Amino acid sequence: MVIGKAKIVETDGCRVRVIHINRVAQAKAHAIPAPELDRLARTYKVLGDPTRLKIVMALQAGEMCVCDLAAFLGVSESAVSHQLRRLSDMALVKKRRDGQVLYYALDDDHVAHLLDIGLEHVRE
Amino acid sequence: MVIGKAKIVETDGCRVRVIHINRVAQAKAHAIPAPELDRLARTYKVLGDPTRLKIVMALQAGEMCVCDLAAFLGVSESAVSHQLRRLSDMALVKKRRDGQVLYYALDDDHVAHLLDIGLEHVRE
DNA sequence: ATATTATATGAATATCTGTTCATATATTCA
DNA sequence: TGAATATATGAACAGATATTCATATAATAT
Repeated sequence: MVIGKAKIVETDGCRVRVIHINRVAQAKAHAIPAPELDRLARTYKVLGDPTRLKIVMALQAGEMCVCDLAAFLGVSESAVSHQLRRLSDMALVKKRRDGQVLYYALDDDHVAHLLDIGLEHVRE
Repeated sequence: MVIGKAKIVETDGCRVRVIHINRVAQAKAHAIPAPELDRLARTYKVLGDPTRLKIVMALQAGEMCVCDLAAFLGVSESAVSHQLRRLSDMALVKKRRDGQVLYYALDDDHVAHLLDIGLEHVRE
């Protein structure tokens, strides 16, 4: 069944309009596994908040403790702690304890690299 | 005024707890301009949604039109169009018209690079 | 011109998210 | 042990967001 250039195909019991059916098949064949894509999306999302991004940008110059980050950002220490947890969940930062003080740092060089490439794109 | 190791300092009329005051000053001094940081955050945020991320990942293999993307993703063409606009706003994709059909592609090599580094981190 | 196709846009809504406030845990020191 | 400091966590609420539906615009063909 053809309407104009697009074909109507059956996918999972739903009729869908398609123009380049082989291109769609190729995209499906080469798609990365859903769990990996989801994790990648969550990683970018975590960097996609100004407060959290300010944190990791600041950590590029070296580790910082929670209250200093709060002072730097101008938000409550509780808010910083909540955000550090989200960064930590995605393995973007790691922590080191020294007595009562917890020092946070970028988890590895990938993170700094990711920030550099993003900044390059924004400055283009 | 000192409580334990932390100092209480006055910033913008608010009392704030600080441990390494010079590290905070350094972070403030080296912080990138707010508009740039905001744009960077919005860029990551746009990549931080599974639907949009699937779109740009698919576009790594070459341009696609709106209805094919909708077929690939299993969502409405309207939803795809809305998301393409957000990707376009952040200069992550560009479009090319051929008759009635609009073909979307990654805007430049930075974007593909950004995706590669992110994927590397996730796979670590 | 009119009908058809391809995509875009606006409104509406259900869901998600970041902050604050109050409270809990962990570490040090007296 | 008990008090003080540093950070974490849970609940709650205001603001953001992704999708759908209905409608609008743009391009082609008859």
